[in-house]
Amino acid sequence: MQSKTATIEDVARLAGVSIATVSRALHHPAKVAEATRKKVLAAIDSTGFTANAMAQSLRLKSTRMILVIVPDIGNTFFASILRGLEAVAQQRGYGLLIGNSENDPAIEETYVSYLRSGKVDGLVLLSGRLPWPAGSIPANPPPMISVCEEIEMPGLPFIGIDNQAAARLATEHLIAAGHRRIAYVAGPARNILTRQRQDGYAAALAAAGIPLDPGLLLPGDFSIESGVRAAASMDGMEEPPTAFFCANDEMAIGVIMELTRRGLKVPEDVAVMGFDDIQFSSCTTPPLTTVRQPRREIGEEAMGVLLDLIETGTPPSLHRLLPVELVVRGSTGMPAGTR
Amino acid sequence: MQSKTATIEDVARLAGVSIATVSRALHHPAKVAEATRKKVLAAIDSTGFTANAMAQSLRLKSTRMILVIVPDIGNTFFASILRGLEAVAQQRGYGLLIGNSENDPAIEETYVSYLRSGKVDGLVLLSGRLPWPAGSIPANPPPMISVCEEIEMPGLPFIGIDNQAAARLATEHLIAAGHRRIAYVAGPARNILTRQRQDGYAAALAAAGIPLDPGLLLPGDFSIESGVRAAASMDGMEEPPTAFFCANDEMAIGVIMELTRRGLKVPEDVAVMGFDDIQFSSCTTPPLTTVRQPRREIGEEAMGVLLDLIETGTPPSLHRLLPVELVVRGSTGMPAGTR
DNA sequence: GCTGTGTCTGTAAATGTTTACATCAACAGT
DNA sequence: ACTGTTGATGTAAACATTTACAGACACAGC
Repeated sequence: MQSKTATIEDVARLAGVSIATVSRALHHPAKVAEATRKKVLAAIDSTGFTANAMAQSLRLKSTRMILVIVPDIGNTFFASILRGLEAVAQQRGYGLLIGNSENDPAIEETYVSYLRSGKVDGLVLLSGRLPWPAGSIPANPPPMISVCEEIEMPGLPFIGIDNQAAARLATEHLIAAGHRRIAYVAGPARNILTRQRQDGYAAALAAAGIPLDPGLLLPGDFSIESGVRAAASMDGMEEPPTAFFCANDEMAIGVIMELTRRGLKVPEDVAVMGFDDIQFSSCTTPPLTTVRQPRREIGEEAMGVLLDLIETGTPPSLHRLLPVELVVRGSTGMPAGTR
Repeated sequence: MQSKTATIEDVARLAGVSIATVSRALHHPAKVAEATRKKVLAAIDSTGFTANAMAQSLRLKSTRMILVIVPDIGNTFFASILRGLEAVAQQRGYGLLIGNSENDPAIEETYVSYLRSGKVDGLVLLSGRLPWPAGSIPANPPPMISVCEEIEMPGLPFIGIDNQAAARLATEHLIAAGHRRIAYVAGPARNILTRQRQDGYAAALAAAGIPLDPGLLLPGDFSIESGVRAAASMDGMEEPPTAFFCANDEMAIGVIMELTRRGLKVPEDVAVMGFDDIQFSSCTTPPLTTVRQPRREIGEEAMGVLLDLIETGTPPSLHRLLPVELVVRGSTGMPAGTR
């Protein structure tokens, strides 16, 4: 219609009322007479008015925007969580701002300015790190929540799974299938997930009376390539593992690739177990046995808690663990005959 | 320090100057005396002041935020594009708001309110659709750009690849390997990408004097499952294809899975070619031959053009095609013996 | 000494909302 | 007829910033 976007004043003029009445007609319909409300609505319609979000935010001190810091947007693991986060945010009238940090703490720190300048009302941390330079957490931290990777900070809510129990479940599945030489392919050393999962692995071994061989703790970094390297490290071993439990699916895929390349059969010769159940785990040959995290639910739950925290000031729960599920596919089975 | 965040007024008071001087000290340093600037900076430091972004946006009528509408955030194809978009945006002082639409036009339309209410300065369309109800494009459209999937609209800039030429390249590779019965696994019927790629496929066949057999045009929807179905449809054929050219990698992965399940060897019995070169294409057995799009560059280029458009009012270029690359891996080879 | 010039700073308007408070009319109860 | 109540609307302040404009001052040139 017009080239400049209409303001509330244009609507008021056209409807023959004050701007206060227009605002009320929109936000407190009960407070304005039916007839005037109709006039206002008609005027809004014919001007194509949409309230200026900046002016609203300034006045109301709320932007209805949430910032999500995600360490790697290319990782399909985060996609479902983002979907869950977004679904609830959208439903409750909030928008999602996704900040990709490429796992770089420096980039994460730049996102803090979004909070300080009031561009967002809250923060979802998928990165396992606070986006502040080491130790300098602000005196009055903004509403935030850590997801999947728990962050040690008093009062900071967390939603995720019980990684230790889940890893124990996975390892027990391998033990039940008869494996006793089970390698653990770890993630980055400082990562809390990989430590918790290793604890679960160790606990399962201990419960089964299998001594933990440190030589079977293989380094990794969650990448496919590191899975390839882990499998390749069988070379030097005098007593190689009959099964690999990998701290995530990508590494398990790398392990399968390398085992296959070496002519070993999965699962007949060597079994492989992943963690996360990303989309492609069902597409490997053989399809990957893994532990499924309820990612969408984690996202939904997390956003729910964060928005409650923002709107009411107190989080409904501080620490919530969602149940996992063992997904048995083709990559695990009986161990190779006695060797 | 204090529980309320500091405003420019606090800084001014502490520095003993007017708020105008504080603002100038930050934005036009040359206009304020060195000594006062130091005082202001010191006051900013001790108050921990950060300018309120909403007030700035309201005053300046610019939010330095860009909205990206992405049809499926779980699709790794978009991840690299997003990285490219974000890199340039960040570098030029803009933030990225990622709107996941799950391919739903209704959801896309909801994002329009972000533009109308002035929450963002521009729009990147990865969805191949305008986010307005059919036909009702606004009189003065906001700054936007379409990426990968070209949208028919006068004056709307586009960055992507030459899908027809790329598909022709891929098909020619199969023809050069000796194949003459080449199936095309299509994407959703209305999708422009799949039509353009089919045109390239047809052109390659025509150039080689191979008649196009409509029975070899197999339906699909870009999903892994539809690739599985396409491969399964060999059943009814009296003269099955010796090669599959798939309109994207996911479907190619599905085709490989199903062929393998049927005991057919790839590429000895049947060759498979994908399109896009997503991360997992190199992890299939055998690894997938495909066409690589320069996704990161596409993203960078697109954001550059959009920001130029926003800042200067005219796009530097309206239609730009970036070069593709044929990535030959293990899934293509000689056709099966004469049948 | 006056004028002009240049540098620095302050005043105040403008940005588009929401809402507390004031006003006003109508009307019921006495 | 006066008072009190209710309901609808307008007035104006507040939100935090940027910047056009004006004012003040110092200083050079005549």
